[in-house]
Amino acid sequence: MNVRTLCLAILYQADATGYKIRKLSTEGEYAYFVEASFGSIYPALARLEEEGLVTSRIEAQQGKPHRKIYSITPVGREAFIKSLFEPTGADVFRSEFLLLALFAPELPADLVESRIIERLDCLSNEIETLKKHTCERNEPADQWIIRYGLESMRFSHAYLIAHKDELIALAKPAQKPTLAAQ
Amino acid sequence: MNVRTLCLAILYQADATGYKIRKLSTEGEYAYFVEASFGSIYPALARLEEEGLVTSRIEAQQGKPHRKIYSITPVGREAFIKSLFEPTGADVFRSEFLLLALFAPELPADLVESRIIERLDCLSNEIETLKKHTCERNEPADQWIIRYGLESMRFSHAYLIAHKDELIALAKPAQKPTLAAQ
DNA sequence: TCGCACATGTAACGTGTTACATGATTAG
DNA sequence: CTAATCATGTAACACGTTACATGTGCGA
Repeated sequence: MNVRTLCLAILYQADATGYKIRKLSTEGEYAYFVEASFGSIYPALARLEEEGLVTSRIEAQQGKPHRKIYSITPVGREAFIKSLFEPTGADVFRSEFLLLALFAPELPADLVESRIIERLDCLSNEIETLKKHTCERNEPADQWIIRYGLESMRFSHAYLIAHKDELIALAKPAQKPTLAAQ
Repeated sequence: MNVRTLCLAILYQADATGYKIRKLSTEGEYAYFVEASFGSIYPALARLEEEGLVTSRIEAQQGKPHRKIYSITPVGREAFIKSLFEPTGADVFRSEFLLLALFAPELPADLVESRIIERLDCLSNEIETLKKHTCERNEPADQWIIRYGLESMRFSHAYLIAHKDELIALAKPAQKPTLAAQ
């Protein structure tokens, strides 16, 4: 999915600034779609406005910089919903952690172990964030996708806990430089 | 992760042609890392050879076109393992299916249902592919990551089966153009 | 006979990232 | 005082995709 579609999806639900769209795309539920940076969001919004799919108004704030608030137009809504009827791209899962796991036999056990712990921490954090979102968000479809993500992550977390020792056992044992060499 | 690293990872385990690297990256376990196309693999291999991280030899075949078989060099092995010591990038999960799910209330129930079925089929296929790989591959680390992927997909599959009706219920009921309008 | 699997490679193109430029307020 | 948050935007650059060019053998 591309940044254009992400912007339309977010604006479909509520008005937002470019800044806010980026926040939503990096945290919580919208991160399931694309993680976008400013450098792609601002140009995407500008183009969307040119094409009449969104409009913007500027709001001055005391002290803080002005905000450019975007709204979706009826044409934008229609275009977005229409795009959902087109064939869906396949889901993507990519993991550098699994690459490390694949090469565990070539790596010291303490490196493998600390990477597992990092991964576990990361999963815990994402679980906490999503839990917060379940409370805040009221729409039932939002709830459904958040629960889906939440349960998937809980599964990953539990699986890793249960099987981490097997992976560590495959790694090179840490050389104790002191006594009992063999 | 980038295509360079993917090439080194695959060549670390066995010699391969560009064609084969692409196959491995689209099917089975290596798809956890990056899915690369010819247009990125061939230039990456050429650059890797220039830099002395891999070497190639050409093998003629009767009838079929010649094959250019790449091997990793000791320098390449070292560089690859070294890269595994560097901080790991976060795992990525992106789903167009979930975008559709988020907008279920705006979509007809039959569309939502058929997309769920597609997703389920896709998961079943991937599960079958990975099962085959478990039998073929003997290295314990390979087995470990395949099992991780396999169990994650089985979980997703089961979760979807258990909760699909809730999502379909959120969608717009299909209009029966015949009798009993209200 | 049609299309797929094998097999390599280039060129044009699109999309997105990183770094930069700018600047006030607030919490630690 | 320092870092983070809010806030917008551009330019250079990296990376990868798609389409094209080329060609054989095999199975349905």
